[in-house]
Amino acid sequence: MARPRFQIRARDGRARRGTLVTAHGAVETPGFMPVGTHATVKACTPAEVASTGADMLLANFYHLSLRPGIDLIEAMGGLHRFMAWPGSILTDSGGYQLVSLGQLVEMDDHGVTFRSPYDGATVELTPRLVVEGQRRLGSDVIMVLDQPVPYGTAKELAEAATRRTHLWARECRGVETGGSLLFGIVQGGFETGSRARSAESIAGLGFDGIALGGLVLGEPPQVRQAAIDACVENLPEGLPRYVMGLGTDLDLLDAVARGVDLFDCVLPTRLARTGTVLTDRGRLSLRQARYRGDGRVLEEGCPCPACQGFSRAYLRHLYLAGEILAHRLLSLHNLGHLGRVVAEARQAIEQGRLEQVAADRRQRLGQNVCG
RNA sequence: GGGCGGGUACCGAAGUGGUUAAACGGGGCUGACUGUAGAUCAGCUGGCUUUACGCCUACAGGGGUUCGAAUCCCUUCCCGCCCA
Repeated sequence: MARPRFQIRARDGRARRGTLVTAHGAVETPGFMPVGTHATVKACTPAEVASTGADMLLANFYHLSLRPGIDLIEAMGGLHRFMAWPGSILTDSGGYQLVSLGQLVEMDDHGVTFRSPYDGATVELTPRLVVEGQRRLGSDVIMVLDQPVPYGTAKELAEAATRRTHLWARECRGVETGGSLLFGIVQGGFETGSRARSAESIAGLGFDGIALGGLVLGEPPQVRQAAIDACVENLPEGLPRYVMGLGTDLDLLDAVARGVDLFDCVLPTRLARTGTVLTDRGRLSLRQARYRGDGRVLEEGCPCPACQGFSRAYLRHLYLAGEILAHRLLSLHNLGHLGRVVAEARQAIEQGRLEQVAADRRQRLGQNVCG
């Protein structure tokens, strides 16, 4: 953490075009991280994922600690080697699982007790264990343990979660991370004042980057945008900013314009596995009967493997038949799509025309002519 | 020719006198999906319509019994197994 790992190369309004250097290479920003919770981007090989433009993946410490276990991965030479991904890896701490696994979680200021969704076994995590575990995985970017809270949570509970997140952030900050970067996570619920205070508080702890957590949890767009602004205004210029869990084209471009650099989202891969295709002109659900006899490719001019000679009719058939190839092809198409969105954003920032590019995209999506 | 067992909605399969337009599966259709307990989940799936605890048509075909039948009786047709 001696030298700055994040370099900003160009600006366009509040948007930045930067490079984050990790132990496994450069991560160009704005950047999108495909999600590989279980040390795999479902249905895709590392080379295939890399071909979509991804520099960094997200994996999940909590899930991996349950299966196959941190000891095993460490013994196998670390996470990169284990999953054969040569690029950068950011690991999430398990904070999100406090929300997604709500029924299986108990927590206090000391830490969290999960009941494993796989076998019911009890697992205890503390801020220190979470950071040490991610370090042992060999993660390039370690995320602190935080407590997000869904939209609509009572104010007192949201405040308590934020207070606890700050407490945990300080404990995490005190753990040695070697060559790994350590990112703090802002909470603060959905009120701008609380967000601003949380950002200020986390920013003061000397992390290598700052994540905006606790968003995309049911809040309306305006609330999210205001929350992002409130955070960004209270963060240092020189650190990368990462909105966790954000991933539609427009959401992403909007956040980039507000000064955010990194994103991750399960959407492209999950939508792919449920038959929905992302295109420049909107989503296309291959489950719809209208594509039964559609001989066109998914998207004209798309360079991805799914768009090389396969018809919508065929891909729909593969999907409905539950064929594995559908998952692979549609995942690659969707990841490629998002990869192009961020690549376009990077170029637009360099050219000072992000606003125009975003407006064009908004307009095309607005038409939503996907058929 | 004789005996036995069957024919239920797109398919499979419950139900054997009344809250049955008919359980449950599958299939089909529609929708959801944003730091992945997610190749998952939800709704609909006889027709019509003013989408409504409304009307019509329905449990192989026809005819009966009954206040009331997919369910009981008669009969015809078809399928499977066994005996000649």
